[in-house]
Amino acid sequence: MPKATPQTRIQKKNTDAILEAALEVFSANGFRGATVDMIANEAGLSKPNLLYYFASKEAIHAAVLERLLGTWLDPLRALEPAGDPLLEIVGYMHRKLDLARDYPRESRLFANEIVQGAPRILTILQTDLKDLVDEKAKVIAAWSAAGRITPVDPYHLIFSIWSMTQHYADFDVQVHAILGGDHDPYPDARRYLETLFTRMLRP
Amino acid sequence: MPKATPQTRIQKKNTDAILEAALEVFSANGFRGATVDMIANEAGLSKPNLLYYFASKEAIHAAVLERLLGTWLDPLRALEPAGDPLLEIVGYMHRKLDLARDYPRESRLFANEIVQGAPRILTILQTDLKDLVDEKAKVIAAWSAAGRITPVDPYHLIFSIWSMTQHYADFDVQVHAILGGDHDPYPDARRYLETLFTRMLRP
DNA sequence: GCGCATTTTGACCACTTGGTAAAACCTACG
DNA sequence: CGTAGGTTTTACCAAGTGGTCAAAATGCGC
Repeated sequence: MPKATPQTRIQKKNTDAILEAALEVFSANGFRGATVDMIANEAGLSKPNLLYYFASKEAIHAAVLERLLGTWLDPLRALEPAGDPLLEIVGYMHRKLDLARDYPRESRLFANEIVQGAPRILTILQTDLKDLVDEKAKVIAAWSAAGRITPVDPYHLIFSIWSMTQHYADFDVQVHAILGGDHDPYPDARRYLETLFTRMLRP
Repeated sequence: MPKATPQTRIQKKNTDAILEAALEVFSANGFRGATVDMIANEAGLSKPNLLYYFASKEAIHAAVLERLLGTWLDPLRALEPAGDPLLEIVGYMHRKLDLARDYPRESRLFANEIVQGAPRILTILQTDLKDLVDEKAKVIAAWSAAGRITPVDPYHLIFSIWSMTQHYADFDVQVHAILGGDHDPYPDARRYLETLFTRMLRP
């Protein structure tokens, strides 16, 4: 396997192609449903060539997840205690909905992983994610207690933002099966969710 | 393969055991992640013996899905046009939340299938499910138009009920990673969702 | 307990899959 | 050039997988 830090042009190009291909294949098929051959093919490499860059299928998966985790948590990090409560929460919902629209594969990758018990990222959920959520839940609880929004359970508020926004990425085929294939659900979803959170939270 | 209709005692016992085992294994691993051996083992049979009752892995999967579909759609079917709008919608949410709590494996089975593009049930989504949703969306739209609830997009209202309730089954490990493993989230979830829908929909 | 249909098993097969070894091939740089 | 380091390919396992088959074992009505 090539050295980690000093990347040649070719290494950079190929690892990028592999990670992009792996995202495509893992998100569409899950970890077990994906094969190294599929990923290699999608990346335009032979299987042994791919395994020259990553030691194993597990290693590719781990690399893809690691690269994504930051992006995935950023919208929640940006929730500002100093801001206007309702605008902050609705803004967070908007950012998550945009993420679902613009990065559906990333959303499905996490969905696949978590639905099957998160065997490879459970630790991260219990540490990094939990810490972040605990911190922001305190902020929301303070807004509740101060009467600036309706009193609500902050954890379940966050769960509801996650579930409703990610639904449009993860269950995309079902949404399109019901609305019709050519219909873009996001504008309507945005309006609906704005109404929902505004009416629920306005004190 | 044994005859379809005239089931002997042994056939009944074994097919039941297989379907139960298949639900367990498919919901935890997805279609491709599950192996016929796993299912046979879980059912207490040998692999060839299992394949004496079902022609193939696909056939087992199809049988499990078919058996579940009815149960899964019943809560929406029970939405009564003649009832009180808010009570009907909150009632539907309750039934879905109970389903998530009492039948998490069934929920995860569908989640696995749909996240990966629903290759085996797309047709059903586009026909049976769509027809049912269209019908109930009309009911909700009529309530909206009559001013009996806040004007909302009925389709996205239904999506939000699905996503928030199923979240507690499908993303169970994540919920527990954040709330702590021994915490039962359902009572709080119920209260939160009641507040949410009541405040959003009350005219 | 007999005879027949049902059920179960053990051995097996073809194919896929993750991964390896070593040789062949580039390619930057002196 | 030429050669050293990086890259790619060819050929190949060993394990796992879905599925088959004929023979053995079991149930069951009489």
